[in-house]
Order: sequence, then structure tokens, then C-alpha cells
Amino acid sequence: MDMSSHAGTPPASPSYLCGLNESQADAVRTTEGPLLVLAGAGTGKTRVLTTRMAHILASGLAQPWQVLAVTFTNKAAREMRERVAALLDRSVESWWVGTFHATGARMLRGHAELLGLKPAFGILDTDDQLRVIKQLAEARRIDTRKLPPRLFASVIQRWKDRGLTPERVTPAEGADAVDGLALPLYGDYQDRLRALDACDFGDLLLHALALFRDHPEVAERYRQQFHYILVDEYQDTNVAQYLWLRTLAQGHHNVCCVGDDDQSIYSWRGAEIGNILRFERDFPGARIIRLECNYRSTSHILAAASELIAHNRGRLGKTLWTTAAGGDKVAVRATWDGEDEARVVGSEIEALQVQGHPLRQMAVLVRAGFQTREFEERLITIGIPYRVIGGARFYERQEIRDAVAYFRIVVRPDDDLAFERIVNTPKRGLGLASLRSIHQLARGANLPLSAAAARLVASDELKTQARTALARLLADIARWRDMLARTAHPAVARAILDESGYTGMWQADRSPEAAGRLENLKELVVALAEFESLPGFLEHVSLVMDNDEAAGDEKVALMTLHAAKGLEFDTVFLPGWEEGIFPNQRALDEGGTAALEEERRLAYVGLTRARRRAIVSYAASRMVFGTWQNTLPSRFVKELPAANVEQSAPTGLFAARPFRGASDGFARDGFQPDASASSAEPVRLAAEAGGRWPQRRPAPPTIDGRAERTTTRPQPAHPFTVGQRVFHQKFGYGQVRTVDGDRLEIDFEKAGAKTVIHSFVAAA
DNA sequence: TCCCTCCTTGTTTTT
DNA sequence: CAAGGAGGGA
Repeated sequence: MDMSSHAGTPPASPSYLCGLNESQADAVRTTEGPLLVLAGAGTGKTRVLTTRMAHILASGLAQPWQVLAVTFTNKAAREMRERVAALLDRSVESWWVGTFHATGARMLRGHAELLGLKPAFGILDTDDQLRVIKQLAEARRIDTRKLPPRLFASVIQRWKDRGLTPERVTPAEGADAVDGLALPLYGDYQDRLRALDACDFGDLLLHALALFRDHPEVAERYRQQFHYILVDEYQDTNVAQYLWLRTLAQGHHNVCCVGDDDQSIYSWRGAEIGNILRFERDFPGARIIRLECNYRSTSHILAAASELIAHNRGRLGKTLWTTAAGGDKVAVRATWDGEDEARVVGSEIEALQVQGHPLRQMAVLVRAGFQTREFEERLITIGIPYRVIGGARFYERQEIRDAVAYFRIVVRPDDDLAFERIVNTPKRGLGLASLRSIHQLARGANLPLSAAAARLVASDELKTQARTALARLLADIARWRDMLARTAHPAVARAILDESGYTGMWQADRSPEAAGRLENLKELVVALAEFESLPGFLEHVSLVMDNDEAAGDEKVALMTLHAAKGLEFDTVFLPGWEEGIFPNQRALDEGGTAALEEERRLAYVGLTRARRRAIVSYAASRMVFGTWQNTLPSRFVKELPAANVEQSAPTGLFAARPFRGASDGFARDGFQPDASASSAEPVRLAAEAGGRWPQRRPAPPTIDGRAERTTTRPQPAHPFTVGQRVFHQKFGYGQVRTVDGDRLEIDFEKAGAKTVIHSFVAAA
């Protein structure tokens, strides 16, 4: 960089400040002392963060290793590195830019011995955690049917989120949690993790805190090292992360936190909105800079979102504004039921596509994962490509975990969890009985499972069949380990998967998912090749392997509102705005007002994802867990300002008029007959209406028109004929019943009769 | 040891 | 309704 300067006196306006607005530039330039940047949705938060970092480095205030920047996701960390690197035009090796967890792990690896760990300690994922907890719970004779491991896992996780080791949980709280069983189990769990030489995700921070507390000289060293600290998404930090940051920022207090209290949507996993609300008290002399100029959404969308979020009490408050006047109002659509809603959304997507809007600029954002299903089915039917974002992440899938467990046991012979996972996968006749013997010996002789297994093979403890199978597995593992020393690791990986019979297991599997799983295994081997060694790969896999569902190609995105945070689209569909679904009933029951406010923030996040169009919808009745329920429009619908909203409903369904400000019972407001009825009988009207919405609805015009159009479309060339056996990614195997242009009616073996577009099926 | 059937239980999710 | 877990029977 050509802007030379003395530390502390950067040039008045270096080039990278160009194009920043007043407050953005202020946030970049205010390098000394605690700073909270309250960045509303779409106000250029990432740009400020990256420019600020570039500024600190370019003006010589600090060297790269003296700046600590933490994020929550690998994606955010990667983006930060790339953007700063681009601004500075230099490489980013050895920078301290990473997630809280990755940074914690890095610190722990450097001082593992102080904590009784080895530097190469393992990192457990959620699945491993649950297995361990289940074993320990059973050892304590806890009925894991009535008290499932997940319950204990979440209690323990919450304690870790708050920076509490077992000794620091107060007896009163311990006695309260899960009949007093959780606290002793927490102790067992931590002991077991040590024995396994492993950490779970929470430990990466918890142990770092212990390290700072018990070894002040280490904390001091880091404090000396990091002259500047930057934190992204501060509203999502938990207590442990807060304590960690405070420790590191002690002394210079050059800590810059960027966040938005209105987008705090993770309290249920320990995020403490109080951290951001308390910032000024926690860091005396702190400055707060608000970024309020929104560069994303049109004025109607912004006004609607702002008005909605203004219903929350616990917030710092911001006034977002935009210069982009005009645009469409927020659309609110009443529909008959879930199917109708999916149809309405589908037609709207089609219409936009016809007008030339790219599919990749459209998203359907739902409250809960299962809600994507109806939209998927509709989009498949009308032949619109889509992508479901979120779901099971790549490395969380069963086949990937199994494969990784094989790699782990080959690399680390004493990895008990990995051994347990693969010992009878694929089935090789090693059941509970054999496993119990192995465990017994391992515990008695204090051996890792694989060593215990080896001893057992040399004895007559096991039945011949089990002994042969186990001997073979151990020999295989030894051979693969040997092979690793001489052969390229992707080849070894392939050999492991083939020779263990794991690939064969899926090849023999006739279920619809098997093909996808084999694909994933191939992908895994490809990913593997990008690392220099198998251990190198394993180091990364637990912490930094996200599934890049690259938003490149032409597909509509389907995801939860949570998954949508940080993203933006031209058009955003927000279906399912009904009481009970959104706001979610269970959240309300458990969390009261605080939970309602979080649900409202979620609605705010949803609306502010939209650049040009936001389409909210709700259904009058919906199938919930197998039964039909009449539903009421979400209170959030009513909280949208009438001036920025345009609503519509199909004829026959009462138009929603949730905007008249009467506060007693949005039910009446929501579903009042359009012009005829007075507001005299709210309760009865709602009840009556509830009973009156017919399950059979008028034939939707769009469908008929569409069906006619398709028959007149030129017959596309495709190879499918009646009676043919075909395979569908989602529905599995089936037989073609009728062919109508590009539409095939297929009897699926598992999914029943469906009409699908030919391009979604393959000959079986 | 494995497979099938019955029963329960249904948010949000990164690392 | 649908999936996943547990327990019983072969």
C-alpha cells in the first residue's frame, strides 16, 4: 500500500475510505477505545468491518498478527479474510481472523499441556457428544427414554455457554436441572472427554477461559499481542464469549463490536442479547456509532420492517432510512391452506421468471424446516428448480461421519468414538454382546477400545464368528495405517471405503437416498485431496467444513429465517405468518414476552432480506401433525403499517384487514367479511368463520389455465413411456402411469402418485 | 444378531 | 402424517 504514515496519525482520507458514508467512515477511523457499531440491516456492516481492519493494517497501527478478528461462521471469517486481502492486496496467512471456536482451538492447541490435553486433542461433534452422554446416563441408570440424552446435552451446553464448569454451577441450580441429574452427569461428561483427549465445541471457549484464569501469564501474553480486537455479530455472543473478549481486551480496550440488537435471533442457543445492550456499561468510555442508512431495500419494505420491530421494547433503537423511494408495497396474501399457499407462491415465482427475474434472486423463508416441504412439492410439480439451504450439513450426514470415523480410527488408534461408530458398520456380526466385552476389558485394563479388541481377539472370549470378524477389521485398520505411510491419502481413503465394505453397503441399499450417499462419499474423497494429509484433513473437518451450497446457479432458495440472516434477495416470500407457527407457539409457551420479541426480530430479519419485493402470506387452515387446524393470521401481519402494505385474498376467503388498529382480537380484524359485517361480534365471527372455511376450496384458476397451456406446448423430447420404471431424487422409485407432454404422472413406491416434470426423473 | 412393529414426538442451529 | 427409537420376536 502506498499510503505511508506514522502510527496513530493516518492520512486524512486514504482511498479505501472513498464511498463510505459519514458514519461508516467514522466507524473505520475510530480505532482507539471501545466502540460499538450498531449496524442496521443492509447498512454496510461487513464493509465497515473489513475496511476498518484494512485501515488498521495499512496505516501501520498494527501488524497482522496483532489484530484479532472473530466471527461466528466460517463463511463470515472467509469473507473477511478475502475482502481485507483484496483491499490491501496482500496475503492473509497467519492472521488471527476466524470463528470464536477456531480461535479458541488455536489457543488451546498452543497450551494444551496446561489443560491436561495433548496438542492434537480431538473435537467432538454433536453426534459424538450425544453418544457419550447416552453411555454415561445409562451408566448412572438413568432412563434415557424418559430423559433423552439431548436434554442433558442442551443443559450442559447452556452451562458451557455461560462459562460454567461443573464446579461453578451453583448447587441450587444443579438441583433444579433435570431432577438434579444433569450436574453430576456434566461432571462425568467432562471427565470422559479428558479421558478421550477431546473437547466439544463449548469446551473450546470454556477451556480457554480456564486457561486465562489459571495461567494469567498466558492471558497477559495474548493481551500484549492483540492491539486491536474486532467482533462480528456481537448480538449473538454468549456469556463465555463475552468473558473471553473482556479478558483479551483488558488494558488497551481497543475492542470494536459490530452488531444489531434487532437481529438477535439465537437466544435459544445461549446468545445473550444483554451483551450488546450493556456494551456501554461493560466498556466504560465506549462510543456507539449507528449505521442507519440502508442500501438494500425499497422504502416500503424498510418502513414496514421498521414499524414492525418498533413493537419491541428491549432494544437500543435505530432509525433506518433510505434514499430509494418508491417500489412495491409489501404484499400480504391470504390463502386457503398450505397447498394453496404453495400454489400462490409458485405462480408468483413463475410470473417473475417470465418477466426475466433470475430465480437465484428469489427466496422462500420459513419459520421451521419442515415448512419447506410443501413448497418443494409445488416447485417440483411446476418444474422450477430450487435449492434447500440448511438441512443436514455435509459433514453431518451419516455416510460422511461414518467415513470420517474410519479415517479417524486409522489415524488415531485410540479414538474410541470412531471405533465404536464403525466397528459394526457395515454389519459384520459384531453386536451388543461383543461390544460389551470390548468395553469391559477396555475399562478394566484402562485401554483404548481398539487395543482391548486386539487383546480379545487373541483370547477365547468371543464366539468364533465375532472373533474372525473383529480380527479382520483390526488387520484391515493396521494395513490401512501402514498404507498411509506409503500411498497418497486420497487413494488410501478410497481403499478404506471399498475394502471395509462401506461403499458396498450403500451400493446394496435399494432406498432412494443410497445413490446420493454414494455421491457424497465420492465428493468427500475429492475434498480430501485438497488437504496435504489425512490428519490435516481431519483437523479441519470438525471445525471448518461447511457445505458451500454455492448460490451460483439458477435456483430458488428455500430456507429457514435463521439460515437467511446475512443474505439478501430481490424477492422474498414469507409464508406461514400464522399464530402458532409464526410466532411459534412453543417459543411463546416457553419464553413469554422475551420469546415473542425474538420471534418479532425474526420477522424483521425476514423482511429486511428483501431488496425489491416482500410477499407475506398466511393460510386459513393448515394440516398440523396430521390434523386440519383453522389458523389465525399472525399478529405480525397486523403490526405491518397499512400505508406500506398491499393485501389480497382469493374470492370467497374473507379479505384480511388486519390494519385497522383495533387491539382486541386480531382474529376479527384478520378475517372480517370484507364490506358486509360490522365489527360487532368479534368472537362469534372468528369462531363462525373458523367453522366455515371449507376444506374443499374452489378450483384454483391458475391451475386450470396452466394445465391447458401445458397441453398445447410443443411436446418436448424425452425418453419416458408409460409403464417405465424411473427414479426421482426426492420420491424414489416409481412407474410411469401417464405421459402428458413434459409432465409424467408416476406411481412412486414410497411416495404414492405424483405429477412431475420429466427433467426431474431418470430411467431406473 | 437382526429385523420388524409399535410408540412417541414433533422449532430455530453454528461450531 | 412421518421419522426415529426402543423393544420384542425369530
